[in-house]
Amino acid sequence: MDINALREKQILTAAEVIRHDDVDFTQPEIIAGADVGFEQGGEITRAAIALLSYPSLELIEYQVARINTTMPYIPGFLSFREYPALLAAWEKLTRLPDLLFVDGHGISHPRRLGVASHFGLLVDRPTIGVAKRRLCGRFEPLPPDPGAKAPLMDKGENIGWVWRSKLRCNPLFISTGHRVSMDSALYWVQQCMRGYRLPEPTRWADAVASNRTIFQRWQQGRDSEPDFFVLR
DNA sequence: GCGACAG
DNA sequence: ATCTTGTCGC
Repeated sequence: MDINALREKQILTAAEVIRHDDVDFTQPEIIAGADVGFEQGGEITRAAIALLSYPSLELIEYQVARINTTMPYIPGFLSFREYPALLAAWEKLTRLPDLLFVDGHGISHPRRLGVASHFGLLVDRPTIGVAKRRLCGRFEPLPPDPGAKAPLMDKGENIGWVWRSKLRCNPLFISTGHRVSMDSALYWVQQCMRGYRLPEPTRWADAVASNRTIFQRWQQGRDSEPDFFVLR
């Protein structure tokens, strides 16, 4: 792989990213979350996409894809490592979401093409980048208050938001992926919060990808009588 | 040259 | 990201 060629490709591709609200999702019906993980020491890349109804935010479908890893992790080039698996999971979906939250950055990237933007372009859907750590840019220290927000700035440009979604938790880095404005990106993430650090679509994608207990319970509830599964 | 560096 | 137990705090 030629990193310099990929860098040039990113610069050209970034010019195609749409940073405003291109479609009207006043009343989205389905919002999805996408997450990627690795198995066998990184040999296998596993992508999970979870579809949630909106505004009830209930899991209605999920798809998982496992493929051989094609590239190592290189900061700034994450999308080339993750998009093949994401595309495989995407193609398994029986219906498509109106909006997709991708783990990682959108335009808050050195060349403005994080995985959320790159994948959004590939599938031509509105996407939002929801990252847990900073990749580039600077921001003022955040007050401890939940809801505290600061602009993420890079080279004089506001490339995203640093937002404390929950008290005593590290902030989230939210940015435009594709076909969504910066303000809408933050707005929709906020609409999908249910008391945890991560928005529900992202949380479910993570739960599915990592087979967490919350997802296992959901699976059991599917082929059993829901009424007999009153946990807690 | 040195440090930073999504997942 | 992943490998992993106990543990600190709400």
